[in-house]
Amino acid sequence: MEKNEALNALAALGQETRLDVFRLLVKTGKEGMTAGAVADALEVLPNTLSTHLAALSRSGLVAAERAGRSIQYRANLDTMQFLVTYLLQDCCAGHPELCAPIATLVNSGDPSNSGSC
Amino acid sequence: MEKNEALNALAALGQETRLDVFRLLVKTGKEGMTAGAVADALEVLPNTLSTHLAALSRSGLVAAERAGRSIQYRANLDTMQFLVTYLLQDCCAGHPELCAPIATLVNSGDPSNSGSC
DNA sequence: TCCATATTTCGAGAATACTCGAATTATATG
DNA sequence: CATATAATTCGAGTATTCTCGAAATATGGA
Repeated sequence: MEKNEALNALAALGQETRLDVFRLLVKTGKEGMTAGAVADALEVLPNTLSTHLAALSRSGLVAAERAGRSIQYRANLDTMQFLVTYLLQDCCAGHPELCAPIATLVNSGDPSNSGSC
Repeated sequence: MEKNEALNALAALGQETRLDVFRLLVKTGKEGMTAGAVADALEVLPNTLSTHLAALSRSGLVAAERAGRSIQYRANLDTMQFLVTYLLQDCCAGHPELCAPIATLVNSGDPSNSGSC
């Protein structure tokens, strides 16, 4: 059920530490970061962070992969894409004209960036 | 602070009843709905709904206006635009190539819809 | 003014979420 | 095998959120 996936993602991101974690992981790109590195960067206790990473993982916003002793986490942008799409569909449903500014914004901006962001 | 606005909006939408309310209000467009009509439609007690509407209002996702005895609520798409923009910026920050699919999705679709959604 | 309607506010109870210290699991290395 | 490192799981305490019945507020009409 699509709504629940969106709901889980929204709930996961609606918590400051988790939003910070996700933003940090997005910044690091495909390489991602180890759980410990995230904990250090955000100054969160490792066990507390682990709980938040588990929540992000359950909602599909991050993916985990063991690398030696560490576990590497990275943002899953497919889920973010799904979430943004879901939100846009909601906005546009029945009233496309109301959402024009959003599409405009996404389409506009630096021309060199056109087609990507 | 931009992050807190986004955080509030995410937290507001990360709750099933509130997500339902917002989606319903988006569907009704600019006219919106009275609090009572929303309560009836979603089968939520009026006082419970009032709490959720207040939360949505605080986060800027809905606007309220008294109309006689009733209070008319409508979705505030500016805030949704802000939220989607914030999420996209996060995604693209430093790694634009990773977000291309999102922009592509927004740009593509039914040509008759091009420029709006 | 009196009454009905619409909504919100208040107060309390139950459930959920967040955080932390301690213990546990998994992996690597000497 | 023993030890160190990395991360998770467990258990408990606190805080927050959700829901509801009851009471209060605001508006419109007889």
